[in-house]
Amino acid sequence: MTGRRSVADALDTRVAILRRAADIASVEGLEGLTIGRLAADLEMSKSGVIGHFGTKEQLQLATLDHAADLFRQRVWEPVRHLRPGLERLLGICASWTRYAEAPGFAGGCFIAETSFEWDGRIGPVHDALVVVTGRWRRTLAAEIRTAIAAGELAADLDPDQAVFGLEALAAGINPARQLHGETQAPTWALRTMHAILGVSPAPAR
Amino acid sequence: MTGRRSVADALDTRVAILRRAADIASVEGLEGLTIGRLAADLEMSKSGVIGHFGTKEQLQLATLDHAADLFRQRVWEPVRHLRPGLERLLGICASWTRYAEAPGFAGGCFIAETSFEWDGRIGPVHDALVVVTGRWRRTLAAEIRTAIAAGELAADLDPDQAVFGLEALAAGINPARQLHGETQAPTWALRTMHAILGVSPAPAR
DNA sequence: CAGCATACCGATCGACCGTTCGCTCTTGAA
DNA sequence: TTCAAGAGCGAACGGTCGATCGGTATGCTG
Repeated sequence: MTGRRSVADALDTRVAILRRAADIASVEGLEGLTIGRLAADLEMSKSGVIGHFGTKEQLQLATLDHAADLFRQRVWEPVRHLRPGLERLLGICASWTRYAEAPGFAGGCFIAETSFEWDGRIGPVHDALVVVTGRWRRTLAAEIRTAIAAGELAADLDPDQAVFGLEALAAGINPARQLHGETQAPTWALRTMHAILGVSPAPAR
Repeated sequence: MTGRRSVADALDTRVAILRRAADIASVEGLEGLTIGRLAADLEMSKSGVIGHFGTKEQLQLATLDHAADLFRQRVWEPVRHLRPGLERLLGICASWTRYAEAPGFAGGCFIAETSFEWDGRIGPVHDALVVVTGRWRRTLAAEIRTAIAAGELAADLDPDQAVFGLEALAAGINPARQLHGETQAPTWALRTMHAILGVSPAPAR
């Protein structure tokens, strides 16, 4: 029997906890996430779990950061090398809707779920969520402005309005899929994203 | 001191409970809603509150129904008398975004919040949510099909895709307002709704 | 006036919550 | 070889959860 783990394994344990935490929280919510439930799923004791974070609130914050990293890896990293402007923007839309179709969490995109769960509350988790989603919004807006400056998008396109639309469509995939079984939702979202940006429904590149 | 209430007042009490429950749940979530917290807010005992419903789950279901009624009153009732088709559809978009701007709940639109909270779970509340939102989706789709049949909308417009887009945009107003303070979100949503439907950004009627 | 239905209260239950504590065991450096 | 650091366990804590109970006040009906 293994029994104890080495110090080097501790990092793996921490990641394993966060992965499972994000998985549970995508279904039960970040507040509905329970240390006891988490420990039982991981076949650990409650104190062994919370010992890595100290407090449930810090566990929540770490889980949010972990999920944000996964989002970045799945959505941003694949298109990072593309040319800034329309090309990379369309790449984002594609990888984003592809991610929303299979986010790797049991209950759909963690970020979207948490945004709706915590938008009306106050405290550190709310604030951290503002930082995470705000950074993504600025990335999108910058990409749109670059495309406009390059003449790839209409000059009268409002970047902030477009960002709002893209984010709403991506998030809307979650309830469409899990509430109504709309398997076409990612496709619909991608098409509507293109419509918002004013590009042809079947982009050449 | 009043002390006890009459039987006739009991209905008012029930409505008062549901109103406050929806208000709390729009912030804390329908699962985060607590009988003790609800009773304290209403200056009642826990048993006095739950006595009207029997079970927390039935309280949740009743709260959902109550919120659905409010949604219908605020969004559907004002445009009910309009001519079926594009005219009423545009009326829905207007009243819908207006409702999302000031939904009357502390934490934003109850239906949208609950949709994201319960889309990954199973059980009676999930099922009831499917019924409520499914009914609204069918109403929207029917209106769109009427408009298409009347030649008021493009024949190649996909009604289901359009419904998905409208719902996503309306729901997206919540986190945009409460997370990022985007007071223009309702306006952006309405404009994008018009774009999805392919009508002019500033509708005449 | 008698009798019943019921709205509501206060107390209480077992279960579970997050958190803390002392302890064992392993590892790696001195 | 010794020993500090830390991962993880098991037990316990005070608190709160949803639920249940008997009791009381009230209004309606006969």
